[in-house]
Amino acid sequence: EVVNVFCWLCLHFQHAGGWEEERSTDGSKWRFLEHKGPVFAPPYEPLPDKVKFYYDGKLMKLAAPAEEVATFFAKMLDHEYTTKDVFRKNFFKDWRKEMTSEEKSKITDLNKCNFAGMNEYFKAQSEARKQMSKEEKQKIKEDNERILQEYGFCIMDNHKERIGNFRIEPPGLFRGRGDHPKMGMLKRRIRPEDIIINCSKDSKHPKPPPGTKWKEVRHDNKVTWLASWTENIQGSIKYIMLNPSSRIKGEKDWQKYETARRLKKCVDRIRNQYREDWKSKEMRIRQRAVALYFIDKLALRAGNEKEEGETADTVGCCSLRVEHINLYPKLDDQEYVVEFDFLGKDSIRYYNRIPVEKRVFKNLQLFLENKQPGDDLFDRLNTSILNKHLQELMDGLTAKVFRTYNASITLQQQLKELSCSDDSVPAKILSYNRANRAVAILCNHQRAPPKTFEKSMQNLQTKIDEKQKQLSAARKQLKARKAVQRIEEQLMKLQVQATDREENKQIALGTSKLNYLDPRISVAWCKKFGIPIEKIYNKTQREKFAWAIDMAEKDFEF
DNA sequence: GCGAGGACTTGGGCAAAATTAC
DNA sequence: GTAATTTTGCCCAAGTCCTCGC
Repeated sequence: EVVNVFCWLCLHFQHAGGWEEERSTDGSKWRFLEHKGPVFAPPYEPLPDKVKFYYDGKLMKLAAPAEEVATFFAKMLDHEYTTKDVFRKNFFKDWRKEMTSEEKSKITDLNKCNFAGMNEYFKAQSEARKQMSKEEKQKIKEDNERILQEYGFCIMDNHKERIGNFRIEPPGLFRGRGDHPKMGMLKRRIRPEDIIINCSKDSKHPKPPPGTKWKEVRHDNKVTWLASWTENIQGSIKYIMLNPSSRIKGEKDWQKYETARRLKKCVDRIRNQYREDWKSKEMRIRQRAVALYFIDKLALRAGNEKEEGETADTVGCCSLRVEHINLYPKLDDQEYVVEFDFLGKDSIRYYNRIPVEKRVFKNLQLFLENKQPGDDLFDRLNTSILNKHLQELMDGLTAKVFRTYNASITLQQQLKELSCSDDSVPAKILSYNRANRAVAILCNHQRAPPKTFEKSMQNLQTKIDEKQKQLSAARKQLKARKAVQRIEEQLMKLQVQATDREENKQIALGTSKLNYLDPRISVAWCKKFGIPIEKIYNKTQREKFAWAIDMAEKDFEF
């Protein structure tokens, strides 16, 4: 498949800069598309009779539909959210819809339901899976591989491409992130009748499972998806699309970074412009200019409006409310400090105190006048207005381009600043990770500290102590210079590892690495400092960034 | 110009797989 | 060989931004 991956690359690279001409002008994404359709969730298997469910202390046998939904809840018993009111209320309401009229009349109070037997059964099942023999595990692995080979690939324009998510999401209880009003609702089972298939007319169309029909088979080459369905929680559409290693995703990714590089060329002009606009007579222009300043300086997301009560209450820049900022004319030894405290995407908290220019500060004070905590900070602005303005400043410019641009330029600057050609390979990689970390902090990519973090740090420290003892012993015994040096290197490597891990406790590097950092910067850095690319990108990442690995030389400049 | 719907990117968590330790 | 630990890939939710119909 490596060969295939590079075919389209070569095709384009031979005509460097010829991208625009080669892409079709009518907006079509492909000419030929053939695939086998999605893999459905396995049908529900009723529980054996030995698994008991009690209502109000009395044994009860549930019919399959209600039993299935009960098992979703029973499996989650150890999770905190089964104790949350909203979760329980939503679950119970949807569960009752699946009951027979007899079940419905009996089961009227979730608190009287005893799912413990079911819960134990599933725990035992998962334990049994772990205890399976090698042969049994091997068999499962082979079955999965067969399914992958059959359904996990498609043909798009002469190339066999990996599909990203060829399995339909199984039914279950919706969780959502943060304080979600719909947590606990039943995510229903998707059937072939719910699925729209997209493929080319002249391809072999996928067959629905025996006795079923697709909702529709269409041939729309203006879109990239192979199949879609509408989910029942938010009513939104879900798609089956290609893997990041595919041509269609790779080209788009490349294009994204090229747009960010175009921003680099005119960012000074744009910055001067919004600084001028802080002085505008028009309120809407001042708001737009201050918001853009935050997006640029703090890498905030655009912040679209959200339907109230449908999702968790989170905000981005344009949707910030009065309650999300505090202004301090003086704080410690700094002047004009803005304190941000709000929940962003995925209900991740954004907290930052940042000194701003006097003019920005005065503007913010103005925006806050006569407003309540729940009012919009930028009441004359939304993402559509902002993006229209940005489009006028540069072709293809939107709010998110600033995030991409600032992330990538920060990586490049940090790498320049931190890398030292005399360093050992582990030390160089520490520098790389630190540069990556600076970006993750900028983008507020946080993670919960791993549950075993403390223990894992201790283990590492133990190893370091042992290595230190080993080193002094070797020195005392006047071991050969080479042997001592080897131990020194091992010790250094462990120490670097410990530093890296400690600094990374609450930082998630993955998202920026995968979505914000132009991979050509990393490829160039590897070439320049003699680091094998495998040390920076694992196999999947190398597949995703094949275009960049092929393209970038050591002198690449973002 | 706008609102709803549609398409596509971005996001953290977690289970499975891989690797290392014992 | 097995257990512990780390890494990887999957899952699917939650954003951004565009299109379409009026």
